[in-house]
Amino acid sequence: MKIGELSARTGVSIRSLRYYEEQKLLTSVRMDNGYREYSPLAEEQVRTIQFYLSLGLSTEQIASFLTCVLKNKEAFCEEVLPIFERKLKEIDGQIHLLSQIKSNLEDRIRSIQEER
Amino acid sequence: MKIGELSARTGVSIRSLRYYEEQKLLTSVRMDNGYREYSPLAEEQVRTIQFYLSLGLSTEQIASFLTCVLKNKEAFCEEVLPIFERKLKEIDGQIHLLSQIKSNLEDRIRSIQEER
DNA sequence: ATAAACCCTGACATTAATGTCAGGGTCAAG
DNA sequence: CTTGACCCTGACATTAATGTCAGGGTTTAT
Repeated sequence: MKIGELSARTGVSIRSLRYYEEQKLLTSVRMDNGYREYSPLAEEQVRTIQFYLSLGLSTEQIASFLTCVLKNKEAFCEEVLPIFERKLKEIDGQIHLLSQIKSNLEDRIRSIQEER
Repeated sequence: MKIGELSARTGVSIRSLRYYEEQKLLTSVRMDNGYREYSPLAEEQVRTIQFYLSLGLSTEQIASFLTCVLKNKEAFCEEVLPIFERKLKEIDGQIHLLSQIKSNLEDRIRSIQEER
């Protein structure tokens, strides 16, 4: 399948598909005319990439385990767990920071409302 | 006081102080030699700016109410409340999203660990 | 008068995935 | 053979606060 079809099937822009290839997340073979040709598996692969991106992982992180994960279950890829754990820590930190800001904002909003 | 001193007193880089001025968060008068001269009040003002930045507000948002807030209490500045409320909503959204990601990551980490 | 320590402006870099445009091939249908 | 719908590469733009560098004045102390 050509890039336009893959894009239509997955909802991912052509620009992004090319970017994923550049980042070694996705491969294609070139036809004689220079067009990219994708295997039918590419569709699932793109969805997988999008899923990991939605978890906030970078293309670099995804690239480090994607090949393995596409062949095996996550549990069999050594690289996966440390990346998930690092990301989880990072997210905990972000939630913590946001919660502090949230409390601060709530306090200020409350005291503004009381003073009126 | 000159910019170096203000920077030293507040811990804010000279680069940032100039940027705040560009964003109309901070004012200075120019000496004959072109140097910026700051009033003693500037120190407090810079701390106020930094505080609002730490709440995740943009320089544009801060600019919209800073003048008022520096003169009055927050409660007397009409502009403040809607900005705080908008930011609060935004942060709630972010926390919510991050929480979903966190759950997803935790699930995956757990099932990886169980499978080993 | 020279060196060190200031100050100035302007400009480019940073991050990361994606949008968008230019300039140019390719292919299919009419 | 032309038109429209594809495809290609390369490059610049986006966001926002801050870092950093270049090239050049000023001030202070020696």
